[in-house]
Amino acid sequence: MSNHVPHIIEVAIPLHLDRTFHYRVPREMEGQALAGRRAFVPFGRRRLTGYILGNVTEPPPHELKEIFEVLDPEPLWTDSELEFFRWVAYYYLHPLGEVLKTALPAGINIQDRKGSGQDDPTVSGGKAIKTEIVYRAVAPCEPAPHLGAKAADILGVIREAGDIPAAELRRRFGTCSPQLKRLAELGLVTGETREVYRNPFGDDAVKRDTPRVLSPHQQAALDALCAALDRHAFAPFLLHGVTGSGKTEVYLQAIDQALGQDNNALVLVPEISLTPQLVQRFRARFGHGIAILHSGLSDGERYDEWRRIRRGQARIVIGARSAIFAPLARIGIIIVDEEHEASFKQADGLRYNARDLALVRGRMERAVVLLGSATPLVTSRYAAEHGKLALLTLPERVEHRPMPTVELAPMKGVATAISPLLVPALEATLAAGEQAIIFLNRRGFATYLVCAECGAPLACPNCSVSLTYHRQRGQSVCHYCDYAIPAPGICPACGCQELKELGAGTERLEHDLRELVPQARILRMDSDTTGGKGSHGRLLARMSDGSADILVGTQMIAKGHDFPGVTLVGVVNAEASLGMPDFRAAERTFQLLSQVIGRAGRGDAPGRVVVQTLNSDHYAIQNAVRHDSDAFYRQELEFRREVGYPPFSFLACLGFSGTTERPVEEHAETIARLLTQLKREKGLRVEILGPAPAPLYRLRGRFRRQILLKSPTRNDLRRLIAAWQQNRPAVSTIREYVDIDPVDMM
DNA sequence: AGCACGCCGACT
DNA sequence: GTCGGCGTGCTC
Repeated sequence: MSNHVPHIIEVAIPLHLDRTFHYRVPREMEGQALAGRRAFVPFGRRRLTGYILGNVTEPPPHELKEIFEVLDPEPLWTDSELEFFRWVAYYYLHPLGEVLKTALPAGINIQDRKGSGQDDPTVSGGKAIKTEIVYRAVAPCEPAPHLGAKAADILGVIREAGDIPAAELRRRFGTCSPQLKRLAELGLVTGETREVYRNPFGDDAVKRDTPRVLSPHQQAALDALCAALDRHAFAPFLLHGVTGSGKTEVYLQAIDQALGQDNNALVLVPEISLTPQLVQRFRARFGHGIAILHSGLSDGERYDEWRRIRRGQARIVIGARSAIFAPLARIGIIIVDEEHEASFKQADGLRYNARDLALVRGRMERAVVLLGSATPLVTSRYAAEHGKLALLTLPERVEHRPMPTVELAPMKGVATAISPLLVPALEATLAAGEQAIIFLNRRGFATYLVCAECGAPLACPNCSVSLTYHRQRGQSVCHYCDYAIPAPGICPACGCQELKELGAGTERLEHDLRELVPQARILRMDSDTTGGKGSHGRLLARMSDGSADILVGTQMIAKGHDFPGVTLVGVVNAEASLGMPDFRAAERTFQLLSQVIGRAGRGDAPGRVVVQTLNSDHYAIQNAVRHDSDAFYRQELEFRREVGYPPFSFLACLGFSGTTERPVEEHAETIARLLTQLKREKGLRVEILGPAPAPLYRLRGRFRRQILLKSPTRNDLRRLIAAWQQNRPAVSTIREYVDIDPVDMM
């Protein structure tokens, strides 16, 4: 017997450990324990699912454990996908195992076995893959002996259909398993089990549409994209098109070109469950072969879509940020719609930005990357000016529809939530049989309740915020941790029974509007009224079919919907987002206002917008009102230059939290000193700001501090953080996180 | 992240 | 004398 060389594999573990681990492979699993599959492994005293990265030729100098089982028959990722995942792990300073776990669909882990409770690793979940039985006729069409009438009918149907699922036969014939059993025994039909994909579309058919004639600007943009597609090299573009300028049509025709080259297309949208109209347009143009990935899918549905993509059965993938990890091969074009949207940034765990990763994956895949927006990021426009992105512009609305007229309604000294300027405008709109949207990015009835006696606001005991009063629910609610108490409540400070309501939310607006315009049919849409699955669509449908006159809502009504009947838009408290703890507060305010303003007059009637604000002089509001994104860009860029924020620097935010305040504070101070020391030793150009209490200095019962790092180069920033992580003192009572390129620092 | 081990206070 | 608090250290 020759010396048997033990088979050793490298495994990434989905834990906050930046190392990988090695295992021996039992002989009987040698053929299966290959790169790209998951393995069930012993880990400490636990058993968990790891990801096999590959073989190891040099055996490590310590004892190795054996894996229990290989969980997948086929690889879950390709070499080029792994290269992308490694890049993500490196850039965001996050363990590869965690990146893989984030990148793979949650449904795949239904058969995970974790913890020490389950000792039998051979028990398979079997829940993730759905199957059906399909019947098929096998014998030639000759007269069959001794069949009952029902069996004969069933046979006829099967022969006619070729193959047919059992569920379909059951729908047409009722109970039919005795007949099917007999037909199978006679050798006339066979039943086989086949995997089915749950269909998140439902079965509704879609009207086909055809490419539309492009405006000269659209055509020029498309020509540039097609030329880049022909080159089959990485080519990043910024498509800056005003609201209603027909960006989607450009996307569709560029995708068509990519498909014609036998390549596939990846489309990222901010939150697809909020943009059914966009998905419908894709389906109408391309029919089947579209996979959808978004947060509204169940784990099983998500896994099914993922498998369809992996097997090459979808040529277009449309999805929210996690779709950047879709297992799509031969990507010809990646489109990021509404590229300025903050929701492309994941706010916890692996804090990746799908908009940025689109450029990274596009470079690796030699694809065209198209970032589209009516209000591009300041950093994107800057990149375009400096030749990093090729700029395409659509400066006009389609069919030469004019931009809406916008008036400012200053609210200084105005006591009501709705400006007296807005009421006659609403009445005129209703009288003309048209519709209105009232936008306020704040839900609830009153922002907070204040004690009439001692002036203390009603605050959350777990978070450093005031409670929002919800009148319909009869509760005061914390919007950060869902703490709720019955309202109105008494003052916790002095016991006084009288609490004053301050600051209006959408619920209050709806209430006031019912009094101000009693003839109107009013609809409110915010996360309080769109709880159930499908309620979102039902509310929108009532607006589309004209059975509502006024839609009141938060930012969820600002995006992605075309309401041709809407001619009036009211914006309440336009300056609200200026006060956010975010260096992009002005940019976000400008973007949000521009989006809302763009909702008016997308049909034939011209639009009118009334913007209520206490801060009508601010450049974000002024320029949004004037539809002047160039002026906004110049002023905002000047501001960023003065304070040294992106694009003039790169940022990272280090966060620390714990249940008692003092240790968190001390820990953050220690880390800041350590960082300062490391920075000197290595001569890195990084500015270390803080530690400071986080804007939400208490959240869900945890005290929070943060350190902001600023640097002229990405590399110095990540070298400093990596150096810290290498000599990181282990303190398990305090949680730490690293946020590279933070977009908000709450 | 778990889940150990380990070394100090209040209990039968 | 032990039960158990949570500090800190390891997991192929």
